[in-house]
Amino acid sequence: MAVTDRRARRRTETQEEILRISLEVMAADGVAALSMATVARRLGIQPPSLYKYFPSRAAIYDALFEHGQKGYLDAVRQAAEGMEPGLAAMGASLEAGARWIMANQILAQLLFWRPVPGFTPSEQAYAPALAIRRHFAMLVEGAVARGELAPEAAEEEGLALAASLIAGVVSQQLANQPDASYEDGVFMRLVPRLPEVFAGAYPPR
Amino acid sequence: MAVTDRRARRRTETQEEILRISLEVMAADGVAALSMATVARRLGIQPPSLYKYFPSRAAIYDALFEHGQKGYLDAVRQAAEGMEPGLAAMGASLEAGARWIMANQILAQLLFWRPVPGFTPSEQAYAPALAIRRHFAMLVEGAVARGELAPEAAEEEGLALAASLIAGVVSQQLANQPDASYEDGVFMRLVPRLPEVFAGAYPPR
DNA sequence: AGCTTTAGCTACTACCTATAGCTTATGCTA
DNA sequence: TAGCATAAGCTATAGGTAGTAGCTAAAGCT
Repeated sequence: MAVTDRRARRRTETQEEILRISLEVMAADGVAALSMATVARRLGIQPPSLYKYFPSRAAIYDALFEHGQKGYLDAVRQAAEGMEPGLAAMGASLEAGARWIMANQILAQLLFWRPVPGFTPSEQAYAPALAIRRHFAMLVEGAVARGELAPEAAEEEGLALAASLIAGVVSQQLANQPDASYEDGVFMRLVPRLPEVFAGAYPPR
Repeated sequence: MAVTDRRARRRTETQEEILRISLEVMAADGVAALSMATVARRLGIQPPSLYKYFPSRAAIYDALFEHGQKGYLDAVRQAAEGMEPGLAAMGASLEAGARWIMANQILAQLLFWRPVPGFTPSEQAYAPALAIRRHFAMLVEGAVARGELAPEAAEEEGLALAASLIAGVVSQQLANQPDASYEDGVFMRLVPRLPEVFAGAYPPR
């Protein structure tokens, strides 16, 4: 309603720039070491002025968390687009997700670990995580329907195993060889094998 | 040499108490939120006096890291003691390790993730991690020798998969349901299945 | 009893997050 | 075009952090 259309747009731009700078600072100093003062200096303003855009340090983490969840969700969805739900689509999603993680390690740490004391994501920021869960559940159900997996694979334990498989290689990669790319990460090489490992745990009858 | 035997003993006791209090503080406020001032207050001394016992905050993390690695190593070794190296011994070690992790979650976060910006374990503190790796490699080799696994399981990729399997369930458990015990952790229920999942990935010919 | 070493202290530096309250600039609206 | 609401910046300040410097007092070996 044109209350202050131009101003609102500039404000949004500034907020986005703050998030971009925050990622740089976290990449340099560690995820939990994000400093409002450093971000403000890089932006060219005084530290207290940053609070005009984000009410607290946790609010920046929350915005980044949501941003990350959406990016990861997009990556895994896009990879399975147009494919029949099944093991092949699951493999494509897993690989795309792993590639996204290696390209967005800082965000991935925020999503997969809990590195920041005192920060827990808001419900809104966490929402895409549920969609990610549903996405993989759908793919596993497809694989069951195609006879590629036993029906138990789509139950709670099976989905927990699927989530653990990818979380495992990602955790090992980020903790032990964080600077590698997807191509040369020792643990990333396991990603293409995960669908068959999962199928080995729930072979169809 | 009795240079100052009694004093040395008291000093060691104080250092141990500092580590104990540090674990309490980390449990309450988060692994990365360890505060020298808080530890000092709980010990009943002024913050600068803490530096007589540990030269820095990172030194406390390092001592805890080494302590944790040794505890975990002990747990997995003891579980396999007296058993023939093989899948069964691997299962026993994995379960004992998982139980230790759920009983020592703060230390586990320090070992399995990298939650503290600016802290990387010293070589000495990291040494038991190599022994843990060798322990599991030995068990996998035993399983290969007994014909329970294909020879490839004992190569780099196989060992990376084994490490990822346990890291995965642990990461998921600690991130999503940290307050559960070993018995009622949703992801911990997967631990007894891990040896067969691993065997499914490297079936003997 | 004397002397060395340790364990504590206070004072301080240089950071940090966050709040309060003021001033200036922006840009919509009458 | 003039006025005015609001946004965006500022400084000052409170209360916290890690770590250093330098002093004093206690402990305990010889």
